[in-house]
Amino acid sequence: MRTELDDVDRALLEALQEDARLSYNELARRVHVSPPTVAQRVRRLEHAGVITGYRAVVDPVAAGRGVVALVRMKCYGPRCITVHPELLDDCPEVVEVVRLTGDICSVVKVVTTSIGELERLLVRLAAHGETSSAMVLSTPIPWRPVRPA
Amino acid sequence: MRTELDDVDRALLEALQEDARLSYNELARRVHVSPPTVAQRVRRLEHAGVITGYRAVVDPVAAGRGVVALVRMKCYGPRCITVHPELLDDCPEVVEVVRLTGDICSVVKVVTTSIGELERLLVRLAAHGETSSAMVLSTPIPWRPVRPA
DNA sequence: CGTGAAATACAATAAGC
DNA sequence: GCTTATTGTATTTCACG
Repeated sequence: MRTELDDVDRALLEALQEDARLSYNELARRVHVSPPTVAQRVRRLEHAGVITGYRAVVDPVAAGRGVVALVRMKCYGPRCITVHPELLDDCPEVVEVVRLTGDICSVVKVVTTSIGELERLLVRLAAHGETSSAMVLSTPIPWRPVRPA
Repeated sequence: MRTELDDVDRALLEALQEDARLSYNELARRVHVSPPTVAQRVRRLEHAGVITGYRAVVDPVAAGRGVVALVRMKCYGPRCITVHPELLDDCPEVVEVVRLTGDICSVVKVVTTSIGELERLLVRLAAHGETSSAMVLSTPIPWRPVRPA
């Protein structure tokens, strides 16, 4: 699904990664095309799978979940969470799982209210494999826009 | 900044994390309050720092950046990227840096067009500390909403 | 804090270049 | 493929409970 993207598409992607709630009118002003053209381009980007969604970013600390951690997993084959992510459906503290090459099969990002809750979660994760955890102190670069090649 | 959140706030946060472009009218229908009330609540959440932004999610593969990797860093003190993130300002392939407890000082997420580009980036990162990288194969759980405590 | 009614701004068509 | 024009909604402000 490698759609060719021109400068207008790139500008729209940059703007929407910066602020996903910009109106088509506002986007039109910024990229210097008409609003209907913006709407058409954005829908094309969504349909092509370049834009996969729009999300509000919530600060875990302000939301009362001040304990964020990354957990490296070495799963036991049949219970591997990368092949059965539904095993974590009842763990809302788990907010992201990425599967990796190498001896670490995945990294799990968790967001809990306390160290105690983190400990209980680690016990649950340990049922699927060896865990190694580190707490997140801060996020020096919380995000950067993905620029199309 | 630990604001008390009620059921309306929680419903709004959940909906906006699912789809950040929902209109106030649509949100009003879902949470059963009037549109002006929704607008007021959302602005309060933004001002309180609970909502820190709204971002379009771009699929790196569809954007021609098919090589995603996580790099674990053990930085040499004075060049540590967690205390000087501006050192990475000219590395647009770096899309996230989180600082951790433990012997790994940070994990860096990078998004490149090719293995060759990843290799060049790793050389640059190696100037700041020891690196250990793993490629991202897939994202079994790309995200989950952060639920207020 | 919440709603309801006003004016302004925006989104979605359709038609033409 | 982009634009202008039209229609219908959505958003915002303000007055009020």
